[in-house]
Amino acid sequence: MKTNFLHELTWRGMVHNHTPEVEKLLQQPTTAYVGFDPTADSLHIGNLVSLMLLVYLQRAGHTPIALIGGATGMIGDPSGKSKERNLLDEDTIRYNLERIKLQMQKFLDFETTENPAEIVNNYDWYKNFNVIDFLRNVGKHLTISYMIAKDSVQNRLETGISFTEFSYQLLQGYDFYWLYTHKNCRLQMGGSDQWGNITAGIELISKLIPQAQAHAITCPLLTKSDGSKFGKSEQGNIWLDANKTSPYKFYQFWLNVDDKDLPKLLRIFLPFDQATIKQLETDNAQNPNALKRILAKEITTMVHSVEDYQKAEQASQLLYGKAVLEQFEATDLATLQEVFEGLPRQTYTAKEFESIATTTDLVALALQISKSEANRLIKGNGVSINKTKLTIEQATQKPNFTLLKEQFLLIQKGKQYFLVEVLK
RNA sequence: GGGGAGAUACCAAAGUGGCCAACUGGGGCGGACUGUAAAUCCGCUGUCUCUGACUUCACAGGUUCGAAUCCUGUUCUCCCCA
Repeated sequence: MKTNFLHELTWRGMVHNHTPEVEKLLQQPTTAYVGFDPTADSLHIGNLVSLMLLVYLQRAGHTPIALIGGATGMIGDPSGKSKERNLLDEDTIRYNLERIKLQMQKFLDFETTENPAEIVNNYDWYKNFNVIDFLRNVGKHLTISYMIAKDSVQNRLETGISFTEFSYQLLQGYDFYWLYTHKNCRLQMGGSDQWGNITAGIELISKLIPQAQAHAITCPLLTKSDGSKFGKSEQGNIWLDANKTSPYKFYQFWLNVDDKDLPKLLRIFLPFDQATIKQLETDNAQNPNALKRILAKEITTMVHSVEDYQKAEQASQLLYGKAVLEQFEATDLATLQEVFEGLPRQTYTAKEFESIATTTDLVALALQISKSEANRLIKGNGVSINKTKLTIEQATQKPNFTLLKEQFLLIQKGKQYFLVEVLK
């Protein structure tokens, strides 16, 4: 099944801007790339949009290249950044890059013979590129006035931009040129903030290769309906790495998205066709939570695994469903362990547990907060233990609760869960 | 180089000798209502041995019964002139 890539991106709401002739280019199987910054050892939800661009590209019969900016990551892209950033050292970048590669392998098909995906690292072609050559062969072709006109640079002229970050567009431009000549890559995609960098590449290619046809597609930056950044909630980024964001938390994140963002998210992240998505929306028009569950299920399965999804779902059912204490008791220990897996946990020996003087102390310890804060929360009716609100009176006394399965206490702070485990 | 203004809690911003753990707004957290949503309303938002005590208003000293507020020095930031 080959789809019309540009058409598909359009109905998915993933086209912000593109070069005029790109549609013609895409009538033939084409190679395209998206760049990723190895600034962390995991991709996050923001990167997931770019990754989906490549997924849809490959499904449409084109060849995707994921470029990991081992070199450019050492420079720092000024786009969307209000101030100069710290440079990462080489070892960190190398490590991050390997981790990111592993994550990408879940999404793209590297085995197919027809249009296998590929991951490249621009450090490979920069490491032996000397300054003189770079300035003669690349820098010569773009003018300062052209470079200064870019929004990413304009926005920084007041607050300051180093020559290093200013040069970034040349590097990214050359990346495109390199891929164009070595991998026959004709198209670069990215977030709308990348437009300036991409066109710099197109400009460079057209200077170096007179008949060249290089193109760009950018996609809107993912934001919440209130305009704030998506996937960067309170506790920071939502990562794809299970060690940084547990599958349970990941799953919960999608269940908790704003209703208003649903149509947008379904279209970007669900790999179904247009009719199916519309059908889902009609079927669940009165029940946005069902839609969120589908969204959460699909993305969690895609990023983690079916098993992880099932555990997350099970945990959510138990923790947020109508579940009462009896249901926890009725669940077998192994399952319960899995349900509790993603929760912050404090473990004590029976002796240690005995020595905790008051329930307030216990709460402070379990939630890793100060005693004053624990006190405030309890006074504000904000803490439950084993699904029952903690009274102020109880809080001042020595903990006296029935342990679930004779070893767990489930403590709730609002909607968040914490676990205390007492070893026998 | 010369002149001026400022540094207050997560951020912004009041306070200019006792009524200040410090107005207010944002953010965050909790509660109510709901659908684990949004909107709305309410409460909390330094620490502790918690109806009280203790440590905070750039840093170090000083004046005073008493300082975020006055004085001295230090560091940093911003603005204007050259």
